[in-house]
Formats: sequence, C-alpha cells, structure tokens
Amino acid sequence: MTATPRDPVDAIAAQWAAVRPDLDTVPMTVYGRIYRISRAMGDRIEKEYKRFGISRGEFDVLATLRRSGEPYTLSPRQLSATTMLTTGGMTGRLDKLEKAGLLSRSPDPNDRRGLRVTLSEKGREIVDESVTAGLEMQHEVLDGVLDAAEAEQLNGLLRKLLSAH
Amino acid sequence: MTATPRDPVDAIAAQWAAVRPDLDTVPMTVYGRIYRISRAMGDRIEKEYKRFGISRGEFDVLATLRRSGEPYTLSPRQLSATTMLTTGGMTGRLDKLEKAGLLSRSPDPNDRRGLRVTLSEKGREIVDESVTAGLEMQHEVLDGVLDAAEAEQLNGLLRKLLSAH
DNA sequence: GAAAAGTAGCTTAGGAGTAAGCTACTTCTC
DNA sequence: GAGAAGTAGCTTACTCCTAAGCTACTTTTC
Repeated sequence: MTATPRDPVDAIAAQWAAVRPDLDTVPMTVYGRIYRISRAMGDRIEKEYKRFGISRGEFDVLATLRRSGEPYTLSPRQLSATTMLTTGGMTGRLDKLEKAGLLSRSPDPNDRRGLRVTLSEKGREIVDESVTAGLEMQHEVLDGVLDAAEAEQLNGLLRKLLSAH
Repeated sequence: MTATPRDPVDAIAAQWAAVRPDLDTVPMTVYGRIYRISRAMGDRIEKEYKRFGISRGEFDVLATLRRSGEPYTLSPRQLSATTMLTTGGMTGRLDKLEKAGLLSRSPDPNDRRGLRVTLSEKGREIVDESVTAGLEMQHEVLDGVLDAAEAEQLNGLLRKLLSAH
C-alpha cells in the first residue's frame, strides 16, 4: 500500500509502484513536477504576452535585445544562440517582428555577411510593458504558495540542479 | 553593482537589473531555471528513449497504458486527457505506434463510437526497458548534485508550487 | 595572393502540435 | 420513442520548429 497521493504526480508514481515495485520513482516525481510547472507557467505567460500582441518566442527576441542595453542591437546569430533557437527559426521570428514594426534589420558595416537587428521604439515599449506584466503575474503565483524564505531555498536547489545540465 | 552571476540565469537577471532597476527579478530566476531544467532533461530523455526506437511523446502513451495495469487497455480519449494532448495529436501518435506494432486498436464492445487501445507484448517490453533506463539516467543526474535530504526538500517545494497551477 | 576552411543568414522539406469542424453514435428529455 | 444535446475519434488547415543544404562573404594557410 502506498501513501495517499497528494497530487497528480504522486498518483502517477503510485501507479508505477503498483505495477513495477522495483522502480525508484523519486526522480520521476521531481522532473515530472518541473515539467508540469514549466508547461503551466508557459501557458500563462503566453496568454499574458498575447495581450501585447506578441508570442512567448517573440518576447524572448525582444527581451534579449532590450536587456543588452543601448543601442538595443545584436546580430541574428547572437539572438539565435541566446534564445536556443536554430538560425532557420530565427529568420522566421525576425520576419514577423520586422513586419510588425518592433525591430529593424540593417547591414553590418564591418562584415558584409552579417546583419544587425535593432529594437524599434515601439518594440521597446511593448517589451517593457510585457516584462512588467509577466513578472507581476509570476510574483502573484509564487506569493500564493511560498514565503520569501521558501522561494529562496527553492531557487538555491534549482540552481544546483541546473548546474548538472 | 550586482553580485557576480553564478549561472546563466543569474546573468540574465543581472542584465535586466542594469537596464530596468525597478523590476523584481526573483520570479524570473525561479521560472527561468525550471524552464531550462525541464528543457535540458527533455533533451536527455529524448535521446535515452531514442535507443529504444521511440520518441518522448510516444513513450508517454505507452507508459500511460503500462501503468494502468492489466489488461493495458485505455480509450484514445483517456490517453489524450492524461497526456495533455489534443485528440488530433493522439490520432497521429496512435497511428505511428500501431504501425510499429507496439499497440493495437480495437472497437469498444460497449460503445460503438469508441475504441480500445491495447499495449502489445512488444510494446510492454519496450516501455519497461525505457522507463528503467530513463529513471536510472535521471537518478545519476540528481545524485551528482543533491543528497537525499535536498532532493526531498526540493520535491516538497515543487509540490507546493505545482499546487498553484 | 590564391586556395581552403570557416561563418552568417536564408531557403526548403519534413515533423509534430493545435483548433476547428466532420460523421457516427449515445444519452437525455419530454 | 423521437428529437435534441452531448461525446468519440478522425480529418484538414495552419503554425512553428528543426535539420540540411545553399550562397555570399571572411579568415586562415601555405
């Protein structure tokens, strides 16, 4: 007999324990929760950004430019490396964002192979508004279940775990 | 001046703090790490399952059937609900898995609208091998950076956080 | 300074997901 | 028990991603 499942992830682990008692299900519960939280927050943040007319992936591009500081200019190569996206995918995102007037492409004066991508004024406004809204939303969710000490503890453990990847 | 960044997520938070000192970046670091860990483990587990000829999504289907216990039979509807996939997506996955001989579809004797999806012997073998391999891999990663008490602490905090979603 | 190797960004083909809508069947309602 | 409403699974159209290969240009090597 297993303990009463406390959440859907525990329920899945209990099912496994019943049919495969030889398994150590702890790693599955840790990574299962991480996966579900990531996905749930992804959905919420997607909705939040949608209010500003951009997708999560588009936000990533704008945010990378914004936090690089003035003059808000990077190459497509730097952007695709930072956002963990292939260059093919980046071409498509830049096309959409350029068409929406949130950034512009111009030739790199020092390397005729390259381009420079620059955030427009409208792009800077939108990313500033959406990053604020997203952080506020995340803050509310966190505050609802963890106090400041717990959040710090969680962050420390996550930093350790991320270092293994 | 901010403290020396300890990982890429801290570096991003430090960049934001430099250009937008008004932001509270704590939620971003928590969810940023969760997102990156989820993605990194997703890539690793994908490779692990590939050794058995299946994708991560296909594993999810087989695993859901396997842990439901004998006779390893569920409806497409139950499968798409459990795996958080639309029915359209499930149709495609079942097509692939049926063609590979890992499961079979048969009419539901009690409801002529419905189907029953049943794990084949070959499917059961593959899911049993791959779940063992995946858990071992995850176990090694966890053991490399967290002791048992820390893992339990992390799991507790994650359970709390997941409950907010 | 010419050839070889490397790099930047784009294009194309293919995979896998969602959303909406379809047909067939079942359940509810009177 | 006939009509209305609901449900199961599939199909289609669309989106967005990756992987591989292209052209153009730069850097290294001899």
